[in-house]
Amino acid sequence: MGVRAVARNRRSWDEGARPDPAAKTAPGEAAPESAKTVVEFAYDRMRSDILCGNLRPETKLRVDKLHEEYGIGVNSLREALARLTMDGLVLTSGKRGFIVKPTSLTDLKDITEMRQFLECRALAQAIEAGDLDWEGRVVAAYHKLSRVEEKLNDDQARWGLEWENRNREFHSALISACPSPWLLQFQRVMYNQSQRYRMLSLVETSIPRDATFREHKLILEAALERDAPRATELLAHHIVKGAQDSTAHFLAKDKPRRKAVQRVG
Amino acid sequence: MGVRAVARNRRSWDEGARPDPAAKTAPGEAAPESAKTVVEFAYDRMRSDILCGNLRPETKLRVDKLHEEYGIGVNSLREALARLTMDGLVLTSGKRGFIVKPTSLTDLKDITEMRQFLECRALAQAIEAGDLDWEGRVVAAYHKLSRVEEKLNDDQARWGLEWENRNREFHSALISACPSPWLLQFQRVMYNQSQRYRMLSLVETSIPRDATFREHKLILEAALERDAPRATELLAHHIVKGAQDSTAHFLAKDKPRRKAVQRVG
DNA sequence: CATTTCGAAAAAATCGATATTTTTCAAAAG
DNA sequence: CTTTTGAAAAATATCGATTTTTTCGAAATG
Repeated sequence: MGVRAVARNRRSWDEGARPDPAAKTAPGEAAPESAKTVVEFAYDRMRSDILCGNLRPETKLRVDKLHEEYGIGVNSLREALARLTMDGLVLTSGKRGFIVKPTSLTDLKDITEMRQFLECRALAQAIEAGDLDWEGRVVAAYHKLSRVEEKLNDDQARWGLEWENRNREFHSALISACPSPWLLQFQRVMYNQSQRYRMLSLVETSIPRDATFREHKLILEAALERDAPRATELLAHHIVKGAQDSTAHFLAKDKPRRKAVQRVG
Repeated sequence: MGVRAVARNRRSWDEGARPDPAAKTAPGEAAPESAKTVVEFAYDRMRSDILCGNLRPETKLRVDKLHEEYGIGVNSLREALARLTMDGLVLTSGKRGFIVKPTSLTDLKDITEMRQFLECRALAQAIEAGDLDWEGRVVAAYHKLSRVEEKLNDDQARWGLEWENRNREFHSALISACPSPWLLQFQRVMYNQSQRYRMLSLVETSIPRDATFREHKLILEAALERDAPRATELLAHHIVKGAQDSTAHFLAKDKPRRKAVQRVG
């Protein structure tokens, strides 16, 4: 008792939320691999797999199976799973292991409302506080997104994941001038959740609608004009609209009541 | 590739957020000890220690030190630390270990605003959706809280922690009828954060004000009368007022610029 | 004298193996 | 036929030890 320690501010300390290096599993395997920890690697990969629907809802996550599949020690895997649990992507019960969080209509509704609630506030604050750099980020992100959206009509399968990343970056850029780290953090969590529902509904259907693209443009314009009320209203509508696709898919899939059988890995 | 697994809904699966068994470290050691996992035990204990200020901001959290201090394996500790990281109570950087999240005035401000934002919405929804059971929970929680508040004037040191727990339970009961699990989850995170600042400021000063007690009563009455606008306004005021004490303490402490030296354990 | 290089000591990350618990499955009892 | 019981099997949780990385001071270099 009574060990003394001097704490210094050295370099960058991660706040629970990482910079979201975006999903990188489906296409190839090439990871950017900086000095990433094995735990972070496992965390990113499993998160991607869950978001992409590669690991489907309610899938049991057996540590030893994942161990031989991913080639990562059981402890590191458990550490990553602990993080995912706090992200609300994985559930854990007593001593009965981990499962991918189940999906439900009420959950989707909750997520949609919360994302709307949070992201609109963040956007309003960003519009108020945003400087010229922010405008630059927004314009750049929109540009990159719209280019992918053009190609999306040609080859859905090839550009789908790319679109997801660009879409995330656009939404992220829009609110990047929001001065509240906590608000951004919670928004990120909700965005992940809604992305999971979106990508789960994309497994068979091809969803991204032209209307979505138009909405993006309108939001961009309103944001640059610093019209917070209009921008937030457009964003709120945009979020609800996007969720409707997931909802429709959910309802369609739920009619034929079947056993929940999933592939892991 | 292609391992098959059938997922069933067995019993209760924890959603990242635990039922918050409240702080249980400073008084004795007696844990309720159901079939709690060692990881959960470590998580709860470290969380309490951080919230109570037993582990002060910016303290380095060395796994092997904690290992010999807590008598818990390094892996379980790391798993608990991973959870705390996602709770925003601990920061982790690359391969340089963990520290208790630093405090700052801007962070306190952010937390206060976010807690206000979230908890008021939760309260409004609870007032709208709350049934008779909810009213019962609220009245019961208020009763228990007010009893402790009476005793608090006599012996601050003895009842301080008890008051913290009752206060948490009262606020929790107020919003317990809110139908949004995500909103409740985020509120819980922010409540923890604000509790940490409150308890850090309590180390020397005795804070809980009579005004706080009166505010509690007014909120209770407004909630039971289903007057959502009034209740949320009172709550918003209550949260800001409570944070002012922490702010004051922070400003007072910050003038004499000293090195950040802390005790661990 | 400032800066860089080097190496020992400390700390963190990771792994493999063991101990405990839960689940399964089938036989026996009600 | 349903429920209970109990042993085998599977899966989970936990620990100790090894490997890798960082830290920090001292010596060497410009």
